[in-house]
Amino acid sequence: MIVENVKSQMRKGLLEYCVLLLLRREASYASDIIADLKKASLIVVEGTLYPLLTRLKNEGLLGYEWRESTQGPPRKYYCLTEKGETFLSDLEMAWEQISDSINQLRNNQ
Amino acid sequence: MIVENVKSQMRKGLLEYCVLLLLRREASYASDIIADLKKASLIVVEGTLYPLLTRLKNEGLLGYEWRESTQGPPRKYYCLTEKGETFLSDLEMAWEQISDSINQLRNNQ
DNA sequence: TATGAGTACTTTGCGATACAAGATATTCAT
DNA sequence: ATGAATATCTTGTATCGCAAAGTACTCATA
Repeated sequence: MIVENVKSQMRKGLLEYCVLLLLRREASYASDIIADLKKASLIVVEGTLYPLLTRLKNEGLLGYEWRESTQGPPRKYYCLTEKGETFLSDLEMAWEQISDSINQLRNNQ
Repeated sequence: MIVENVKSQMRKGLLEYCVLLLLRREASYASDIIADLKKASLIVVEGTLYPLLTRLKNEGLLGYEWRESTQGPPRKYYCLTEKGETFLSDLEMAWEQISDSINQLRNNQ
């Protein structure tokens, strides 16, 4: 068993939350999102992010618009919908509960 | 998309960490582990926990011994191995890094 | 000595999703 | 034209939480 594998598992479910957090701040496109996550020490690859964005869009949590780039092909900028903001609020609570639970277990030695 | 579904995803990878945390404190068997996790507001069911314990045992992170019960069939008490303790230390770091990352994203508005 | 309740462990099948790897498309400089 | 850089999308694999069903042990009681 490899620690990297477990870290990957930990990211599951949390990634969705992180992406929504980023998009609440401002509309953004895939490469920027990956860069922002990397800044926060969260490694994500394209093959993970693109399907995730499509999933969230299909659920009505994200919308998008094409914007021309000064260099390269046009970019798909995603942004939170109203439904997405509500959902993010739910995730905030879920995160707080889970991180509280874990800290409780950590201190319970 | 349902919040429960996402919370279930969040538990992935974290559950392993939580179970190891509990077993570092003292040897325990499945029903007790489930009860302890429930105390920390982490819902887990048997169908999740038993395969997880078997996985960790097969990886050499856990050992176990049978103990008679005063009521009912014997119980399988799991405990951390030396390898398990090392692994748990790695998970501690992984958790701190990920929760730091998320808190960083949350405050970055 | 059956029988049923309670407790404990195990297995099977399904759905969700991170990731690697590769494919496709657009733009621009040379 | 052509190739490099930038973007998006798709396919296949492995992992894991969970529901549900199955197996097995113990003990009280009829």
